[in-house]
Amino acid sequence: MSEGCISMNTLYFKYAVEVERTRSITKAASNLYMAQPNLSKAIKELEDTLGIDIFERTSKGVFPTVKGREFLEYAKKILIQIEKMESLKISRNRICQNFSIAVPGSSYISFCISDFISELNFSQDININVERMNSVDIVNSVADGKYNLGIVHYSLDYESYFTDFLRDKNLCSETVWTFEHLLVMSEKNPIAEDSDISAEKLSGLIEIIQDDMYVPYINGISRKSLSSKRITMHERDSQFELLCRIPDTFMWTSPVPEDILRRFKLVHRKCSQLSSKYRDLLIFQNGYKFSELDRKFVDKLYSAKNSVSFVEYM
DNA sequence: ATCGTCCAGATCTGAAGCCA
DNA sequence: TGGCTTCAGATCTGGACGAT
Repeated sequence: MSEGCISMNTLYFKYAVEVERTRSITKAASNLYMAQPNLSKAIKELEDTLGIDIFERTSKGVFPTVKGREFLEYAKKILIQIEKMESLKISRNRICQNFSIAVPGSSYISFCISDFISELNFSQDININVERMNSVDIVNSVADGKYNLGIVHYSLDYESYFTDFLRDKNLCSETVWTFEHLLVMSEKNPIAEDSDISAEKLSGLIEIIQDDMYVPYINGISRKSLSSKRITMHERDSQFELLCRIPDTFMWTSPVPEDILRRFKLVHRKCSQLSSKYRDLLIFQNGYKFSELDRKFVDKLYSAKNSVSFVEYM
């Protein structure tokens, strides 16, 4: 450990990342199945090797220093690369279907993913990693190499922000489509008989808000709700269940596949007065080579999009 | 090439003490 | 009182080396 950076133990990176996550050496040690003094010593050794303080110790736990935060960012990237190298070892001599993507909570994307997975070859090894998160985290995760692909969903009001953000992170993007958000509600909703609903009619109903749809969180900006009755919910199926069971509810969303609308007895409606345009981008690292599985997924993504794109604005 | 032994270094645990 | 550090002693691990 005393030979400088070359002999740094990457296991210690894992320790440091866990300490940062738990904000406690005791908790981190417990999670890592090791003794607390040992972890404390390992962190100290790592700090000595680097010549920086990674954490500030307080009676309420440990907190990363400015330099420590910078180090932890690098450490996380290295751990991701190590994980990828290890997965190469696992799949050696065997065909393994590897695929990873970070996605927003759009139902047409969820639909596409389940369709894609259902067509995998189940006699071969499968290593699929799908995570739902907000668009800012999706960009960071793809830039860090945690996911090979990402789908970013944002309002066109933030177009320039995302263009700059992707350029800063050296990521490539491809527009999947540009569309207007629609209202989705129970077919029994009292206003469901109107094909183009007025803003005034919406104000008396209960709005279900899917928080991560309204990214970016930049400056805390999100779509302004007209309704004083709001329910914020993250879980997709629960949102549809609620829309189905309480006819006085509605939700803004990207177009929902017909199959799901039928299953939950829901309908789409427009609200020209309030609707705004959104864009979904497929993102990946500059120079990333698409695997056969990636291409298969992209085909599925476009056909899922085509099946719901009855209202499209390019 | 394989096996057994030795040994240094790494890692572990528990106890004691420090600090806010 | 809770959380972290330091210390001493025990245990584990892996490399070196000789015997077969």
